[in-house]
Amino acid sequence: MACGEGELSSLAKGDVEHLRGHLGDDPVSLTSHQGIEGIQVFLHETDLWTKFHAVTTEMIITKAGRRMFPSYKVRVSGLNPRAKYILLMDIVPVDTHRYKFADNKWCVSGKAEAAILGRLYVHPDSPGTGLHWMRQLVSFHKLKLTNNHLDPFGHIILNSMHKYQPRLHIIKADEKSGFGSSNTAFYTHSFPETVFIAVTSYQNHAITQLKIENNPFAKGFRGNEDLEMHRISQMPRFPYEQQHDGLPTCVGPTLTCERNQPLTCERNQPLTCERNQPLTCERNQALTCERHQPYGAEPACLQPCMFSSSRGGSDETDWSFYPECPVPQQRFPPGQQISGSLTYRPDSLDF
DNA sequence: TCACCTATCACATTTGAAGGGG
DNA sequence: ACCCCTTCAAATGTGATAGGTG
Repeated sequence: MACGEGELSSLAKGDVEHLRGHLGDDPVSLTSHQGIEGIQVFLHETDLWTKFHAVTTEMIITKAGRRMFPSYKVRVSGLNPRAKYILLMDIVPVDTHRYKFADNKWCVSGKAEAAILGRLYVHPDSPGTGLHWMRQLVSFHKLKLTNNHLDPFGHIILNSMHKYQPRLHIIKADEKSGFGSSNTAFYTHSFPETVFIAVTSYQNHAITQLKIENNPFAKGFRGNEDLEMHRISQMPRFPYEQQHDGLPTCVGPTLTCERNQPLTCERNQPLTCERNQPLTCERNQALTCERHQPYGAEPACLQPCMFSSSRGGSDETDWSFYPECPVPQQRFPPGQQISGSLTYRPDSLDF
């Protein structure tokens, strides 16, 4: 058992272990308490959490430890201003399933790996007076998540592709109440919108976009229209047939590509997309077309993308789309079946 | 052997804290 | 004490690639 970065010198290891056993692992109950009444806890940036929750929040876990985003911040009221409290967090499994991301949604893929003994992250200001906790936002932004089962830094250890519920605990740091004993006064609260799935790389592109849009550190990945137009204008254009014998140039044009969305086309049905409408493909989603299948689109491409037949690109069945393509419609080579995944060209634009 | 899925790493970019100078 | 500037560690998602599994 270990604490997080905020481990306290005044908080003995044995005390924390007592607490660990005391807090239990029930992620379902929103609130439970013992010996503490009237506390209220409000999640900061609820709107942001709700946005993530709507598309199933993912949190990156790395060997070195990764912070949560959105970060876990709360506002607390109802504490005794003079009494001292310890605020801490833990993260417990929501269920006993392992998950996978398929068909643009999360689904159960098997049984969960054995749960790791939960670690606690004690807020660095602990123990603090009720007044201290109530007069400002309590932020757990320094909490880090890791998948390293031998992590020596005290980060919270999670399993990838498993679902978790963060929990906040408020513990009265009062010697008289027998801190760390079964009499310890505590209050526990879980916010359902903070449930997340731990991943080593993002699965759902919607989550990636939300992280980029809202996390200041990911600002470098935000799209910039002026920059995009400049880059498009600077992009080399080479006719498709010059690289692929007998094949017409390209199609088109207004394709904006986004991952993780299904892309299908029926026999003899043109695949079209409207101006500025994203044409989306799921990773490894098969795209099959019958012989002489027309593949049409409106002019004026905003995002170049590449269709590749295998991971990491292919030189055989790449179908690339460039802006200002002169040919309005693409016909696949006779008898050829195209399947694979849509990926970004290395020089494509971030969006 | 192969396809698929997941993990890891280096990279470019950005933030923000720390420290020095005026 | 204050402000401004510079430096640098930390944080971020990307994309290529490695590794595991069936």
